[in-house]
Amino acid sequence: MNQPSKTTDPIVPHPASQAAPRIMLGMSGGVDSSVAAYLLQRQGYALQALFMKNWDEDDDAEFCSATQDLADAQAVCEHLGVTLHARNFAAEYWEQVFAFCLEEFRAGRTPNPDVLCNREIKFKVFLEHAQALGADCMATGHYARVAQRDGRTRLLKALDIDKDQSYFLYALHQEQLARALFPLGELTKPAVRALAAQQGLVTHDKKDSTGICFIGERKFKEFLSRYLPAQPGDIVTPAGKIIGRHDGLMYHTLGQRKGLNIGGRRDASEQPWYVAAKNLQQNTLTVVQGDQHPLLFSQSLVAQQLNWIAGTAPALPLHCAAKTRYRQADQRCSVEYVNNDTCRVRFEVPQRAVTPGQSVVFYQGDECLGGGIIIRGSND
RNA sequence: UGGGGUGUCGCCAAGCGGUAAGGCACUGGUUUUUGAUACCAGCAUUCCCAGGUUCGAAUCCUGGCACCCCAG
Repeated sequence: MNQPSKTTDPIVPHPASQAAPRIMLGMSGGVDSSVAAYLLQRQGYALQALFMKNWDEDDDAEFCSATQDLADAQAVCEHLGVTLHARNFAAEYWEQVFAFCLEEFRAGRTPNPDVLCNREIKFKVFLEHAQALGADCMATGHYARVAQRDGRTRLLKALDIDKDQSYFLYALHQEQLARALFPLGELTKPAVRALAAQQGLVTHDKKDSTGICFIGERKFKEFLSRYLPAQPGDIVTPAGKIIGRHDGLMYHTLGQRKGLNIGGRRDASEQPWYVAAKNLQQNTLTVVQGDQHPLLFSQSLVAQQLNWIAGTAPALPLHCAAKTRYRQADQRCSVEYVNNDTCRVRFEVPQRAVTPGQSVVFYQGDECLGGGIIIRGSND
């Protein structure tokens, strides 16, 4: 069962809520952080807010949306009587998040910028800055919950399982989570929107933003081509037959269908083609037909850069659940060590498109235990 | 330049005289704080070209053109 419940264990109230400390809320100009501001304000915290602009565009459309986001954040803060700060952490974002992602793409992997962004920017640079501004704790509009249990801060799934964003937060440490509040963790998205409308917040009907945090929705290929040189190569079948050309391995990810440009073939069925593998040495993309092709599935995976939110690793082997992608249903698995920073995860059911660079995140019931970066999927 | 075959959307492909299936690809949208997947929608007034027969032709006839195969 994936249903979170409020009654699994006695959950001690977050210490932050007892002392009414000074909170710095990260505001994006969206409806979620707007409602978070309202809720924190109503709860009597000494609240201030901080708007981050972490990407210096060269692109007019993006520039406008960032400007609009700041204006919306300002409007909400004025409405609520909250002081809003604004900072630009573009240099930090580039160094700590984007540069690493480019290296990953170059290496043929598929990084998750937002996992890194949370660890390095939102819950680090932002937190440090908030503290410098006098705050004791920080808050964000993430759909997730934190709870104290056995002297440790736990990360729990949001009650709205459909919006749960704990996947993106698995790389946080105790010190970071201990200072974090997630006011939306027990609300559903519709409830958040209703609150926003009821309170007359200008963002109440603003469309949810998607895309890379701080960068926004982009035409992926065009965007990436600005930072990495493209190296066209062949698209091949597992048997080695060349059936097309790609513009660069970095433009594709495992399990992907779109963008292959492979039309009907006399020698193949009518099923669509999906990326099954990348071969850096030969610069080829291996594709297979049908979304259930065996080569798209992995019985196990190897992950590194493990982070256990509790601060110490659990006793392994561990039987738990895991997600290999955001919004995937929890998958039963067992986790065992290969060495200190490397583990192997075996799934009960083979998983589709287990992709190097993406994160595998572990759960036990409501609790997010941590996770790591996928090195490779396999069928061992 | 003898024989046979084929020419229908970018690709594969149905259609066989009654007013252009389907799939892939592509494009747009929905879902989504990665990248994806998935879902929905759009996508040939026209069937290699030109004539002809017919109330009516992608479908029949004639003549071209192109490509493929087998013979040379």
